[in-house]
Amino acid sequence: MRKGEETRRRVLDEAETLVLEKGFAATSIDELIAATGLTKSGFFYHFKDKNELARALIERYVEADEKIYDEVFSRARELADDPLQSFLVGLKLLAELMADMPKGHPGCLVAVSCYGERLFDRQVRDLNREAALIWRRRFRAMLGEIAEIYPPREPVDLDDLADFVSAVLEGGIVLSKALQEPSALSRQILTLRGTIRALFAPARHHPPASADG
Amino acid sequence: MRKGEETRRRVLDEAETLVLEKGFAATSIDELIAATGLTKSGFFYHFKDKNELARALIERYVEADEKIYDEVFSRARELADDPLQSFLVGLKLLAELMADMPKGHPGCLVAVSCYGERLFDRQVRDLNREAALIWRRRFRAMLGEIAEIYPPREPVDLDDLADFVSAVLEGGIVLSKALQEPSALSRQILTLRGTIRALFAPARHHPPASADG
DNA sequence: GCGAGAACCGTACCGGCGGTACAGTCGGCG
DNA sequence: CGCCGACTGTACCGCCGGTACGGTTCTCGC
Repeated sequence: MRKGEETRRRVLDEAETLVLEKGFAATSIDELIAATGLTKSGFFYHFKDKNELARALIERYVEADEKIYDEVFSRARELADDPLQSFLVGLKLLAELMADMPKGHPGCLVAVSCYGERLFDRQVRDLNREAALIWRRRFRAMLGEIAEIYPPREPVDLDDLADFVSAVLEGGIVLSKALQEPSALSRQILTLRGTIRALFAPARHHPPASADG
Repeated sequence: MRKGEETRRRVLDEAETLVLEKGFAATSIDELIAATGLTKSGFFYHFKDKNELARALIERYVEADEKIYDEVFSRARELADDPLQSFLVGLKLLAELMADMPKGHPGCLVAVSCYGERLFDRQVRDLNREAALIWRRRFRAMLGEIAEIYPPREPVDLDDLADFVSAVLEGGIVLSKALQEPSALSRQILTLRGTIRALFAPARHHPPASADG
């Protein structure tokens, strides 16, 4: 039992790296087992097919992703009481986190799988949907608190705005990959931060140089 | 010469549909030639390998994409003189265009290829980069005109803001696919429109119901 | 109308990959 | 000791991308 989980984890680790590097289809089971020292039979003992590997990969990815967001935004809560300020701080922390990755964000497995091949079955697609809805709920909660205090300058649906945050993150990853500029993602997050501030922050009479926080 | 281009076009048409439906790797040459009535030799007469197919596909896609943007934003120019207003009109037209696709946006080939497999060679990656830079220049030009008249409420880098537009579009596509909600993309575009307005439009003293345009 | 090239067709073949089948092995634990 | 979980080893299948190459048909310019 213990040994099995250990092996499974090692395979998933290797798979995650390779998939984000080269894509799912281009990651062969052969190189996966070569890298982990398993045999083909051993691999299929743990995963009945490549689809199941994908499912496990995404599940694990979404969990880890959630953990990161939890940490970032709870830290932001500690640093600022006001919901708007704390959200802005959270975005800045997130941008810093992304900027600290020298090779850029490795990529979002949800995007890989929902964009990529329909090798993937309904289970995987439902997993993707669930992930997107989790993101929506998270950001929606924070934006709800903000909107209660600061009326938005433009009429916006809060669910859409929550999705907007996810969209910028996903799009930022795509763009930084397309541009081959790892820093693009963190700049997109900061730009998002600016637009959120413009949307909610009360008018400053004559915006001077910068009053960052 | 003429016949060749015709066949090539038919293959590319079929390939584009299938690739956006199932991904590049999951689209086999066999089904491609079955759908077009070609033979394998015929296929490899036109494309020396799958990489070249991908390259041709992306080139064509980016061109068509540019044409659409050209039309939308030149139409927007006709409808409004003010650069900000015309940009907002353009985004609304774009949102309507996306909303009119019953199955949602078929997907962006640039994202497919830059996310996907490193089957793709340097040429393809450079093509992706070029596409992203074209988008940047396009939106940057429009935003530049806007910023000259309307000072942004928050300090923003105009190149980043131009990329922001691309990011929301790319992210919106990813999200609408993940959520399996075709309408998500057009709502994201409208949300972007709201944030752009919040960023540039002069304060309205007490924003009433709506003064859309 | 004729020769040349473009635009294919047919066939055979290769290696890699996902996946199946199934028998055997080895270690730990009750 | 025997069972079970965690594998190994081997053999095999069909699909797929890609190569090689010879033959055929269509088209267009002269």
